[in-house]
Amino acid sequence: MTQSIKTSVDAVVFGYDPEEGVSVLLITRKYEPFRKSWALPGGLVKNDESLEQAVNRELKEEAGIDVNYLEQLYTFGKPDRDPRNRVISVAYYGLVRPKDYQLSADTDAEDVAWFSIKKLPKLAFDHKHIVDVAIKRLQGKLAYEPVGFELLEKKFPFSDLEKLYQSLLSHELDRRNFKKKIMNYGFLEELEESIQRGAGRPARLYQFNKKKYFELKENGYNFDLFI
Amino acid sequence: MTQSIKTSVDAVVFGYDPEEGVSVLLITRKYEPFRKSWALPGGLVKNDESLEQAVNRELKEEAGIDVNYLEQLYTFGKPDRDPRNRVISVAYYGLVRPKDYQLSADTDAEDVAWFSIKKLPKLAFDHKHIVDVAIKRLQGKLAYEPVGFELLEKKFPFSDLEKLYQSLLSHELDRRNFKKKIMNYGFLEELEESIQRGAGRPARLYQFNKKKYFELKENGYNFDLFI
DNA sequence: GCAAAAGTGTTATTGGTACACCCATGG
DNA sequence: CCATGGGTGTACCAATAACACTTTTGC
Repeated sequence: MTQSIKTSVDAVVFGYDPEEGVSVLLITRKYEPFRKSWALPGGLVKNDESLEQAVNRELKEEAGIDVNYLEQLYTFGKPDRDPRNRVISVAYYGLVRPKDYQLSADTDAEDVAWFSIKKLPKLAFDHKHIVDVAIKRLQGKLAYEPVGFELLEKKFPFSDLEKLYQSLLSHELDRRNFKKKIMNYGFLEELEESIQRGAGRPARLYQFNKKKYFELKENGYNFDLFI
Repeated sequence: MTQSIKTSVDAVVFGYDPEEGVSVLLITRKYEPFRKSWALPGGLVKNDESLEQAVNRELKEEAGIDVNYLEQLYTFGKPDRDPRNRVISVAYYGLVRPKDYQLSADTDAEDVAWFSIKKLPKLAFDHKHIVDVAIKRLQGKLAYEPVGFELLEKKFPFSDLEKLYQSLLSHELDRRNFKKKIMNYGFLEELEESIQRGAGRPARLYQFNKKKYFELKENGYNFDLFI
């Protein structure tokens, strides 16, 4: 018998908000199986598009969102992961900044929403497992590459970065030591501006210097933030 | 038009020999396209088998080999990577010990051989690229997990481990410091036996204590051999 | 006895960790 | 004036890096 395996892509898109912590973008399914269940955005790959194109297309169609970082996560291929057909899914994970985090309303009829990774609903297929793998990967990635900057506003107070690391790595970290370490790398610039949010002293804004970061990286620098 | 994408697996199997360095297992293709060209072992996934089963089956059929470590590498899905059909390939990389490294002769008619990663022949499809990705991954993996032991004999002289790291990370390392670091982790046991190979003083044999390793790992130990 | 590989300790420097008080603002 | 979050420096300890000579064997 000839091969009858379908290929799909699924995307685990992470957003971050200092109040809410890390969230994942979910949609409700329009069709059986798992109709009306929450699921990862994704769908079948078209014959002439690349996997990345497929992910970006689905994200646009289903959630009206553009990610600014996208990386392949893992390919899930157990024969029974879809109850109807054999479908292997190439999963990606993406990161979006807070401003894209506000979903544009004009997407399809289906529901789209952010869910904190601490309070996920029941998910279709093996999507819970895929999300778990993505979270682990993001944690690992964060520990040796400053991808966190893709989740923050272009200009942000230092405490946002700190909170991001704390919420994702889920353990305390020393404010002074953390700042010392990050600033020592030299890819983070302190700006003249400040902002104030709620109570307390206004906070200086910082921005990530990508150019400097890539220079350091070229020179074989290791960013091991094994915090 | 309905989807007509095929799913295959390809395997980058690494072997190691202290004399030869790190090698990759290649086969010659029986059919067009790229007939008689060197290529990675692999082939189409069957409808009812998992991706891992497919890799292991192909390795058995095409090269008569069993790997003792297998991990998914990346999924390659560019529309034009196969000149005839659209085929996405889920690539795996595997490690074998020297004794499996000797290929059993009774495989199919096609050629099977090891090639040093320093002297690879021209490869079919995008297999050169896949091998490059696998090498990078192995280097990275080696730096934070002792997978190297899967490449060495059960009992081995310390210098084999040292040579493995040197050849793969391609820079000098201090014998004393390296040994100090590895032995400090506590998952490597010194045996009473020695062997002698060629000239020079006989070398003590060592063996990897997997149980101890997993204990340490459970306790959140980090093996960062950023050498 | 010489060539070849194995084995072994000490010191200096660096980076990591622990730790507590003052500052600027809004209400 | 007080509550809230922002900002900062030092001292100790642990890990890393640099470094060269001796031992055991085969030939």
